[in-house]
Amino acid sequence: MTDARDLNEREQRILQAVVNSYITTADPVGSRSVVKRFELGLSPATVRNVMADLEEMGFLQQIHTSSGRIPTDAGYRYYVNYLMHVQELTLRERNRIEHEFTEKLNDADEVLQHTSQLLALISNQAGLAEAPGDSHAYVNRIEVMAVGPHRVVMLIVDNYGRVRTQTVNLNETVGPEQLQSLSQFLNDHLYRVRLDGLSQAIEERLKTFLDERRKTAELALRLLGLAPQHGRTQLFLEGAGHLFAQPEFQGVDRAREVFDLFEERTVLTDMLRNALLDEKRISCSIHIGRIDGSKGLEDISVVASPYYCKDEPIGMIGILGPRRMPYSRLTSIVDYTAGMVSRMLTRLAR
Amino acid sequence: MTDARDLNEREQRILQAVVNSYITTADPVGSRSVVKRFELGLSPATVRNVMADLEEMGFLQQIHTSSGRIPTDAGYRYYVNYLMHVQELTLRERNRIEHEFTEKLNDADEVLQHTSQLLALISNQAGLAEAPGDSHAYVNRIEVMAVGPHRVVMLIVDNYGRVRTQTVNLNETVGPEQLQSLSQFLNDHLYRVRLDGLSQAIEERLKTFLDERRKTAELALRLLGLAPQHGRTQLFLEGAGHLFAQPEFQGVDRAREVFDLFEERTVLTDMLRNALLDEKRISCSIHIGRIDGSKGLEDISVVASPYYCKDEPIGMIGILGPRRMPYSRLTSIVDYTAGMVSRMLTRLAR
DNA sequence: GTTAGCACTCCCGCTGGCTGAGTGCTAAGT
DNA sequence: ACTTAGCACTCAGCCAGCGGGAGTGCTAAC
Repeated sequence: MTDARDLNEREQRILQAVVNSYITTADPVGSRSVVKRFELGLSPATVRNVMADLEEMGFLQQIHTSSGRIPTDAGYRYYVNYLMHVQELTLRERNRIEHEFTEKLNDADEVLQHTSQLLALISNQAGLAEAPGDSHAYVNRIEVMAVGPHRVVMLIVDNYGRVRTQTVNLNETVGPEQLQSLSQFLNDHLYRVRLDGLSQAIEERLKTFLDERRKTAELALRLLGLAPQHGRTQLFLEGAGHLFAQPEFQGVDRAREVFDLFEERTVLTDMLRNALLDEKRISCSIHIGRIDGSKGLEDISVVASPYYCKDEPIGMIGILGPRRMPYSRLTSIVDYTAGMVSRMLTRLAR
Repeated sequence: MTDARDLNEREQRILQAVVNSYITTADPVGSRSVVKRFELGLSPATVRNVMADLEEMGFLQQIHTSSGRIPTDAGYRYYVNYLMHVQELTLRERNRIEHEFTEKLNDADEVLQHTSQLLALISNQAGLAEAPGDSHAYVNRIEVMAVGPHRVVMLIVDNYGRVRTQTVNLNETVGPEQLQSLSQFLNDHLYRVRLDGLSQAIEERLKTFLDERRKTAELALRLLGLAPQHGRTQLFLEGAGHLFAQPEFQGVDRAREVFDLFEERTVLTDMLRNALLDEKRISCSIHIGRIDGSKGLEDISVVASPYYCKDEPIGMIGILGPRRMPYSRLTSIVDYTAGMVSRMLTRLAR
């Protein structure tokens, strides 16, 4: 793996200059413009030599001979890992983020939806936020009520305050006392059970019940078979339009690729999941370039950070944009926001 | 207003030929290609003369001198009103649509979401479906239950089987017997009340209550103040991607306009609402060209049809695509599907 | 009233020259 | 040994000019 020692100071400064310049202008950057924009005390010719070296090492690339250079994935990676000095948020910005979270937000889904909007707004990129998945959510309360002769509504409240309902049509009529005992039964046996293991939990206990209880348990199992299980975790995506304003997605073909990516959310959730598994450290993980399992889309990057509930990581939030992004700002935004989300959720979930 | 009598038969046949040709190829159509594709027994020169007349009357236009003609809005309108012979659905297609609706669909939202998907799939355009608005929905059942010391969930089931929930944080603790009486109270007074008039209904009766009942009523009012009122009716939109495949939206600027339109759903709902008000007849209404209140988007058309519940029109479904659309097929699809939706909803709502 | 013929218009794609930004290389300077 | 100035070279982007092709309008003949 490339290490910080692989580049001497001059090379580092020039790589940094190139990345910074390219991030703001989106134009390939040449030796002359580097010495003009950044005062390096060097001549264009020297810079050219260094840039040629950097290209040989795989940090820069030319789109064609005799055009300026642009960073490669490795170039961005090096920049992010060693060169970038994180740009702290101003007090103003911090206040703004905090202000957004003082609003009435009743459950985790609302918090995360709001988060994705906030990230999009504040970064001018696309905001991503993954809701806590069923493997991190527990039943807090479960209730069944009749809404018609053959119709019941099952309602599940999880530990993040989220309410899910599922209406079920039954063939037989279920009396009120039967419902009563069903609700009682469900609450007794499913309290604090993980949302993705409801059916299983009932099933396991099913054989231990006899007669009366057994009938109730069987009914419960049937209901849960129809329960609202999001197999995939829900992903909130906001501000997708910002991407299409970027010059790299002006071409129709590119734009379509991005559009398709947004339609097919599984690619994004998988990517976030991997990021969550990979990165053990607290801070941002940055994904640069092509997302696995997607065609094209080489110039998409994601800055993502996990959020926690009671010190356990339960999901990711992030910002998605062109590879050419102001990482130094975005990492701060994402980290800070993830902190806020963690606090909100920890408060919500008791 | 233009009437069928304004065009003689030859003019009608040529207009029809031009529209048909343009709909399939998206290329401006010239006199020669008309006589080749459609056997009119006329020479190109004659056709040219007629086309010049049609242009003068405002049914055709040239994108530049000496290019073929394309239909104007008026041209499409004339075609749709007088020339188009509705293309009946094949048995296969009808079966397919019916098959789609045999699935388990528990409430109106599911029906209409499914409808928008179906329309998109079957037409290769974008499918639209508006959920029944609050002004057409009634309370079937309303329930309040505690989920925490200071937290209650209010659950409203409407006559279309839809379940809405709203969690509310209260400052004081509410006892179980108080909740019981609250639920009782709400059901007693709000059964069959329109969803957009809940607060008002309580408010009106508030003054007639005394003491005990009054306290309950006030609590109810506070809860309803926080109730989930979709101000706007919900709009399901599916298959937006199909539009971007059409040649007329290849340009980046055009594509963005469409994208923005989809983001800002109010424009679409307003448009459907107008269509619902305008058209008194049973069948499809067809909207051609620019949508009010939107910039650009001159070449968007919508084929829409109302759906009914117990003979009352309560919403619209439709197909959105480029102005150049195979209307003769789409009208059948939309009409037939609207019929299915009406049946489904009438069955659901009892 | 219809048609053939003809001149005309205009888009579109192709080519070629020009410019400007940028590079690599070499030779001279420190 | 490194740095720098100079120079030749490359290549995208732009503009102009040039047919070719599709289509039109008009006129004269049928």
